[in-house]
Amino acid sequence: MTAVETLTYPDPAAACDLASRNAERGALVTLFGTCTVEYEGRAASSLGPGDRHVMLKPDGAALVHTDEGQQPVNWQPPGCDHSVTVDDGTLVVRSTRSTPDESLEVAFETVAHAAAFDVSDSADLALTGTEADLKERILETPALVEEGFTPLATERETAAGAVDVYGEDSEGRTVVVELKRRRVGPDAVGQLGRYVEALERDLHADSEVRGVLVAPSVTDRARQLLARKGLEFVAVEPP
Amino acid sequence: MTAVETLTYPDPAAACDLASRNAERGALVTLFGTCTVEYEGRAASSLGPGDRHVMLKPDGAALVHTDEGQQPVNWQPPGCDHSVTVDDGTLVVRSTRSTPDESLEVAFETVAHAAAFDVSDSADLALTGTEADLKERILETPALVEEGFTPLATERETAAGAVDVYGEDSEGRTVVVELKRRRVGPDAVGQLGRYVEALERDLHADSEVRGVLVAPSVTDRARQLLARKGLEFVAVEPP
DNA sequence: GACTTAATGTCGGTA
DNA sequence: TACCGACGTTAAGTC
Repeated sequence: MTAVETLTYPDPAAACDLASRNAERGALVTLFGTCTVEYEGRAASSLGPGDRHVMLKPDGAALVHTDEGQQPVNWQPPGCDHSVTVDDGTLVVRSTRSTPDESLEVAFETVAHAAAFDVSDSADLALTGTEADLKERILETPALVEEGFTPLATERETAAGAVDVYGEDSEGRTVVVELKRRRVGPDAVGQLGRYVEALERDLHADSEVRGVLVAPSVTDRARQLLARKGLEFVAVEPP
Repeated sequence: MTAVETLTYPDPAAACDLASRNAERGALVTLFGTCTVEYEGRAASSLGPGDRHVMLKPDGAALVHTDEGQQPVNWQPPGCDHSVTVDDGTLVVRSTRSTPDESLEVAFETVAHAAAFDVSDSADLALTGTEADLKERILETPALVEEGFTPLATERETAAGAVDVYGEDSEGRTVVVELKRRRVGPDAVGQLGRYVEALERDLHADSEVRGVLVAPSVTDRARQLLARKGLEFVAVEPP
């Protein structure tokens, strides 16, 4: 049975005991209450008093959530060291790391709830509909790119990075395929352009290299950019 | 006082009551227990049984967290409709939206803990060290770009998008400045290149346009790309 | 709603 | 560890 330990309206000392003891143990700890948050590292931020939900994960991640937004208002990535203390009667959670030097400090005016959960999770997420799946589809049915297209390699290295699918057309010309699982903008065109240029330099100067962007759709600007650079677009819906 | 309602090891009906009643009220609801998660929308995913922490926010966001990672293993963005029901004796949380059509379903084998929190948070995050701050710094001290640089506009529109800082050098040549708060790779060079090309087309064909990338540092590939495109780099540390 | 870009992006793979 | 690109990226500002 998944073990749970909770306290409602604990005093700072009791909340500190629960949090630090369980975090040490490798449990997932949550705290809810009125707090301020200070962050300093790659950037710096300050957040005045308000009610927030703080989560300390066994892997060293820390998350501070407000009532709004999918993203935490403040956080610390996995690998950080957490400490929970009582300073001058207030509960303070600190999470720090080096490389880069970053620190997060949550100071609780009041703690409304503290909880610790024993988490056991061995399951892996099975995700489909990614770019990797699109690549599989192209390799299975190369004609989706164009009749007579022959894939020769995936992740082929160039001076500009790895090409998604590398192959040749029915006339034997080199074809670079860049895959995107969703509608693309100018950035993807630039990426494809860099691969094409790199291959034109790598291979002989005389060899023509075609660049094909495979995606569900493109924006106007991206289409213009493709035209200007002599690159092509093929619409392929994701699986 | 921030109101809190909690249940430890509730039966499905009690957990459902707490969750649905409080979510309806605009409270932040959390559930912890053994569950499976199914997602379908832009992509699709399936997650076998394991212990997870589920958060339902008043703005319609939903987050499913495992013991690892800063990011939730599954989620739903703000604006979704949540429902909590008991189906065949198991607690099921559903979160859906349209445009795009997406659904998330969390089915609890057992619920170890359920909680609801009244959240009141009016504070705004004060963040410094962003690209906007770097722009301010450049406008205050244009010599950081180069002696004699004169900013003329920010966010100047071009056919390729808005330029961070637009100005001219001591010789009257047009200068496009692209700012990055951190070390940059090839993508930022491509971005700058698009702006320069667009301005060279917009302005007269004879007018030379300089492109300057302002960032703490660049990668090797980015530096080579800059050289090949005739673009420049100026190292500026963030504030 | 679509488009473009920033982000303390995060995350995973690879050299 | 740095680099590079994908991500169900998300979020913000603009049109």
